Amino acid sequence: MNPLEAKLKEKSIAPTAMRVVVLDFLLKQSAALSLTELELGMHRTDRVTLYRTIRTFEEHGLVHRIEDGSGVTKFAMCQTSCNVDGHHDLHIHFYCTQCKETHCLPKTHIPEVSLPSGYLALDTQLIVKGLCGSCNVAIT
Amino acid sequence: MNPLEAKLKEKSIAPTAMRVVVLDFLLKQSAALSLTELELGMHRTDRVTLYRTIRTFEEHGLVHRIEDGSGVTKFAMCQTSCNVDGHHDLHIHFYCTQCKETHCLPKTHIPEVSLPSGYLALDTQLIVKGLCGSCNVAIT
DNA sequence: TAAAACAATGCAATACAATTGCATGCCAGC
DNA sequence: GCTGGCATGCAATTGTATTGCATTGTTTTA
Repeated sequence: MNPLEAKLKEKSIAPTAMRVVVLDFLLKQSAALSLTELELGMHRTDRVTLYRTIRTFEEHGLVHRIEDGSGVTKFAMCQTSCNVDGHHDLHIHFYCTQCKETHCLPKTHIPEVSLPSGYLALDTQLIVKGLCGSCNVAIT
Repeated sequence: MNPLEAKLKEKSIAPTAMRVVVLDFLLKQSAALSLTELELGMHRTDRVTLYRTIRTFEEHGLVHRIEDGSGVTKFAMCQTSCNVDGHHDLHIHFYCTQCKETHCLPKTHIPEVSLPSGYLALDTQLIVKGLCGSCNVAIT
C-alpha cells in the first residue's frame, strides 16, 4: 500500500486523494508553511478545503500549528509521538528574521518552567527569533 | 508634572492627551489586552489612532506585544528595562484556557536554550497555556 | 445492486484584524 | 501669525480565518 495512505490511516484519517497530495507536499518541506504558502505551492487547490484538511491533520496529531509572531499561523509535520490526544512534540521553533522561515528544532526541548503556585501548565510554546545558520553565515 | 506625562517623556514620546489616556488605561490592567479590548475599554476612541498609539508605545519600549496563540495580538506594559533599542523583558507569558486571559509572569525568566551551531538568537518568547491560579481553584 | 447515509470538496460569502491613504487639526518654533 | 511637522480621525483596503450550503464521492446497509 501507498506509504502516504498508510501514514494517514495510522492517524485514523480517511486517505482521500486530496489529503494524500497535501501530506506528500508537507513531507517535502523543510520549513513550516502558512496556509497561503501551502496554497501557492500546490496545484489549483481550494483554500478552504486546504484549511479543513490541515485542521483535520492537526486534530489527529499529524501536523502542529506554530504562531511565530509573523501574524500568520504556520504548520509543520509532527513527530510520531503526537496523536488525537494531544501534541507531545515539545521542541522549540526558530524564526529567522532574515529569510523569514520558521523551522522546528526537534533536538532542542523546551525546558521546564516554574509557575506560580496554583497554576497548571497544559502546553508550552517557545519561539526563538534570530538568524538561522545559513543567514548568519551569509551576513558575517 | 503629571507622572503619566513624565513616563511618556522618559521614553521620548510626545505626551498628547490621547497617549496619556491610553497609558493610564494600560497601567490599570492586570492582563494583556488586544486592540479590540482596548478599544472597548475606552471611551469612543478611533481604532486606528489606538493602533498607532500602541505601535508608538511599542517602538519606544513602553509596551510589548504578545502572540498568545489566540490569533489576535495582545499588548501589555513593559518592564523599565525596555527602550527604543529593544525589549529586554524576557519573562514568560501565561494564557489561561479557561478565562482566556493572558498574563505576564515577570518573575519567571525564560531559560537559555541551546541552538544549533551557527544560529544567532535575538529574541525569545515563551508562552505557557493552561489554567491560572484562580481558574484552577475554581475547577477543582 | 440500489438506495440511503455520511463524509469530503468546492464555491460563495462573511467576519474581523491589520494596515494604509488622505484630509484635517494641533502645537512648536521661527 | 505663519509654517512645518506630527497627531488624529475617517474611509477604504488588504488578507486571514471561518462558516454555509450545495454537490460530489464513498461507504454502509437493506
